[in-house]
Amino acid sequence: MTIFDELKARGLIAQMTNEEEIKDLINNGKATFYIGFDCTADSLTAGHFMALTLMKRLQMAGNKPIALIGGGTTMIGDPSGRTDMRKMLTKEDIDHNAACFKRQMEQFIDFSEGKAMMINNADWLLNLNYVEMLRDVGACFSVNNMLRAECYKQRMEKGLSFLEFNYMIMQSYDFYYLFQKYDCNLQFGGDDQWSNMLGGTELIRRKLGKDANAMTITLLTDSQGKKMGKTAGNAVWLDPNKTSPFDFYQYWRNVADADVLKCIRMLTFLPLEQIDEMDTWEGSQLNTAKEILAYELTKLVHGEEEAVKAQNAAKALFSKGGAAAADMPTTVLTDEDFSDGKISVIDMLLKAQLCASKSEARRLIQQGGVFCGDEKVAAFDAVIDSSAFDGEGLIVKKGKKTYHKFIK
RNA sequence: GGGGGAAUUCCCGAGUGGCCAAAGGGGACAGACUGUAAAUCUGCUGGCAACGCCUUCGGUGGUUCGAAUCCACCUUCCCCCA
Repeated sequence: MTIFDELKARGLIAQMTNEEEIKDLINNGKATFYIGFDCTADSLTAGHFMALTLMKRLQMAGNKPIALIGGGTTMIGDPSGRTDMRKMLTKEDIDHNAACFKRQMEQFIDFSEGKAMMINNADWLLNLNYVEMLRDVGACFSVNNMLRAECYKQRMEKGLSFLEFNYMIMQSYDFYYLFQKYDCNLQFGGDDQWSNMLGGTELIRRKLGKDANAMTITLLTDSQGKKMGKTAGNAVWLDPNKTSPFDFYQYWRNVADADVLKCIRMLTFLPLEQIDEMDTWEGSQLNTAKEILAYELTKLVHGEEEAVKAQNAAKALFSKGGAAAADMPTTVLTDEDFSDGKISVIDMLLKAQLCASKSEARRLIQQGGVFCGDEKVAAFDAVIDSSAFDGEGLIVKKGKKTYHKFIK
């Protein structure tokens, strides 16, 4: 099976400029392709993860990836599909974020011996001369066309600043630059990037009279059409300090029935035959599929050891007992946390950041959502004796799925 | 540059002097039911030393016994004209 057919079978391909050319390039290892990552936070997220796996897949097929860090474009802020303007980040923040991205990507993509490259568009974008730029590149863009672009649609109702309007031009310039300097002939990106990417191929054709190609990846959405990779508005991070391997595992373990197979297909490296077999599974059998999904992804991101730990912890907790659960988020209590050798349950919840305020903690307890060990906490002002934390410590359950261990 | 309008709690959105910690909806969270799923029903959703107290309706001042509501100035955004 060719790499192109595999991508297609996994449901990863959304849109393409020229199918035949792209097929030829990637199937024969002739592609030097790039994917851009804007550094708006200090860690990559589950959303970026699919782009990373795509890079890896193509690299394994002999193509050369360029990971483009958006040190320059992040200064502008991509308005695609957004209803409001992004917060403007300082140069220092962006540099810091770019460094974090770099570390995470290196774990995933093989950058040795020129097999892949990582470059930062700050290197060329920040030094552009405004007037030269306008004459050189600006003349190639039709404002009329740009305004029609899908990615600006939402913003045409709410308002779009000139700063953000230029994002497409910057991204197009990147492709133009990489095409000339590194023979980069293909750009990949999320489906929301389609118009920005076309801007690049168009610019290359106008300036150089040559064809470059672009292809977008299907956005990972759940059965309700919402973007996946977020919990309660917070991203699922790849940085273990921001989202622990256990939580990362649990995120995927908890996807809806309707979404499991899609996720396995798009995100894991399991062979397609094996996935096709799972496709016939139904009902509670899908729980096994979810375990596989969660395990595979945790392994990819955090390594096999962490994946095993997360899986064992989850199994121990959810299949009764819970005593064997060694590995879960843990809070260490010190003498200062106790008064007269006791600590209130509310303070524990707060200390472990399971609740944002005492009121919230109190509500939670009153609604019967907190367990200490195997016992439901009956009164909101319950206190626990420090001796309860001796030995293995005390496991607190918040709601059905959040477990937290306290030790002394 | 001229004219008109808007800013409310996580989001949308009511409220136009005391009855407002602020309707309604969404989301989130918790409970029941389940398979760590979905759907459904219920509760809950500013904080705290909690039948009470404190802080919130873009910002700063002011009027008033009393302001989310009235006035002045400022900031940001939208619409129309140029």
